[in-house]
Amino acid sequence: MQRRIAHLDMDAFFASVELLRYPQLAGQPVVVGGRRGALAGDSLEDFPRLRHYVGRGVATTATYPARALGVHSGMGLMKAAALAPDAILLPANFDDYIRYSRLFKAAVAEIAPLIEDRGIDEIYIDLTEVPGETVALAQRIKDAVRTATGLSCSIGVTPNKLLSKIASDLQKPDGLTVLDYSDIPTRIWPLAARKINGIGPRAGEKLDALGIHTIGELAAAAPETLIEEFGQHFGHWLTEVAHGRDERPVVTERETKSISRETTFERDLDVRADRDTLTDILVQLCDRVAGDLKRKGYVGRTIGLKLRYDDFRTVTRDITIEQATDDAATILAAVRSCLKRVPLDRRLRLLGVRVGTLLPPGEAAPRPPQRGENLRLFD
DNA sequence: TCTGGGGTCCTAGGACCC
DNA sequence: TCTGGGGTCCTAGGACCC
Repeated sequence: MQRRIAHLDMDAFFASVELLRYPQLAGQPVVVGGRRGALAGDSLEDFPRLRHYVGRGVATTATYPARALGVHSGMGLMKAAALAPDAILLPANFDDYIRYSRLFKAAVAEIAPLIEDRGIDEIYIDLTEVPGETVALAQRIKDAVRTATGLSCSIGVTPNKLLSKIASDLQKPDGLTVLDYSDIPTRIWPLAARKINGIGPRAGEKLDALGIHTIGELAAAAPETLIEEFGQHFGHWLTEVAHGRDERPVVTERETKSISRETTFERDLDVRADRDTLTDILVQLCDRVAGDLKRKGYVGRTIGLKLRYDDFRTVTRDITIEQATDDAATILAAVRSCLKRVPLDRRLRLLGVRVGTLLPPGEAAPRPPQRGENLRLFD
């Protein structure tokens, strides 16, 4: 039986939440991002402008008027300032976004309970067993989200997650797009291959180099060629998705695999001259990770260190310890041993600490058998 | 005007075991 | 002395996503 899967994406989520607070900014180019510090006044003239920004922040969200000027999420704010110097820059208020995120998800759950979380502003919804004609049902969900939050969203409904993700983007903002397999040649194949969730900058570039620009061209490409170029797994997947095939279920529960904290410095730090500062930062990161672990009720065995040099190269080291932990001092000791294995011959711009191989809350699972002490069944 | 922070998944080699 | 095949765990890096 054919499924009915929706993808719901909040429109310019962070910026839209800010507009609820500052309605006088409606219609203006607004960018959310940067570090704390940017304080908003109460008149339009008092809002900080992008041109005054100095630092290493990126745009987290841009309103549609800002996007029209070329500003996109992920773009460095200094670059964004060159494109839209008069755009208003607001700092992010994550507590607010989490509040609104819970509100919209709860509103959807009242109508359709099978929801897969895809981050703060996106969900998949399995509508297969929910009664009602598709367009009317999707409209009901949009209305419920607006009533609960005052915010608009875009929805795509198709037989699978892959197509729904693409469909929800087709008529943004405030979109509602319903597609079936028969729509693939006209609505999907003309789109850039990059529109497929899972084809990123690197794969997109490689496809371009092969003369494959659209999803239709990808569908027409010889499967053997794709496997040759991209490997068995990814190559085969490319052929499948180009034809709109995707059987992944909507997953309502998921176990956390790792918890991490990282920070990029205001300026690159020198390992010798700024040794004390770097030490403080690492201690703080361990404290914060330990706090996160305790708050969420996890302990972990794999402790990882991440650092990024001034030339943006990133290296990681990790170590797996005997006893899973959520203790800051234990994490710090493991991080210290990782630090000894990494070259420190350049200035640093980022440090990060990660804990993986997590044990779920309450599960005091025994550590797996160690080398040399495996259970012997046939000896 | 270079490029945040928090995640997931995949690959690949080596150690070690049966 | 030479010859395997298969499995898990650990580590490092990279692509990708929100």
